[in-house]
Amino acid sequence: MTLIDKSKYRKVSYLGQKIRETREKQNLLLRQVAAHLEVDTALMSKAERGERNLNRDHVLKLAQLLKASEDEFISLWLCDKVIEAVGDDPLAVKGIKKALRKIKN
Amino acid sequence: MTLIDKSKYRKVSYLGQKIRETREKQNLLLRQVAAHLEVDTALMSKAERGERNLNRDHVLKLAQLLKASEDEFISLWLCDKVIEAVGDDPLAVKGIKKALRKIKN
DNA sequence: TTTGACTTGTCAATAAGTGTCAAATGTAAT
DNA sequence: ATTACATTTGACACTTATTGACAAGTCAAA
Repeated sequence: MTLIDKSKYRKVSYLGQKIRETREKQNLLLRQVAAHLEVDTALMSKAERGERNLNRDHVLKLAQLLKASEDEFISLWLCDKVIEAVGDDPLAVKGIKKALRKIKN
Repeated sequence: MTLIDKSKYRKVSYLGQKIRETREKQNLLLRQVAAHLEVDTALMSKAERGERNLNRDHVLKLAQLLKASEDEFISLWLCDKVIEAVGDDPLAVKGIKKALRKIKN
């Protein structure tokens, strides 16, 4: 039996990466950003590394604080969700394309 | 305050629709299909109407039983997941496109 | 070695998902 | 109208996932 140690598994988070990048460029501390969202610093740390998800409001507040585009942040957030939804399924691309077609109607 | 009655909310399920369509064309009963998957008929009914999700194995077994394309069923299943992941977010399309781009690398 | 930033693991509480059962509804034939 | 059977519905017990909080850990610079 092959088990995956989920506690150590770290998923990709394009939004997380972007947040960290942006935050560091502005010399803001995790602590400060976390305080602005009124969440624990640990949560912020995990969010930036894709270990925890933020909710929509958090993402919007972050965009404001970091003077970034809300639309970009939200679409990165959705992007992460989509990637998580399809996992590493070999038909992932096919499924996403199908969804895109359907959703456009 | 506006509350959504989740118990009555029915999400779209393109896979569910396809399953029902295919099943009926072959004059199979929910009961029979359910038996083949070794699940309750009620679950099958809900799955076809998008009230419950099937797992990957169920989807594959269904494709076989219904003599349909496994790839098509799986990608419809993923498609449903993607659509669920983005919900009705106004930036859904943008997010999905971004995911598609990222995942292609 | 102390400080400060960040990370990690654990925990309890809550939410969400899963499959099943029994009862309800719908429908077609008798 | 009654029966027979397919499907749907709501409730339920059970499992698994997610959440936010906390304490302890690492790590680098002073």
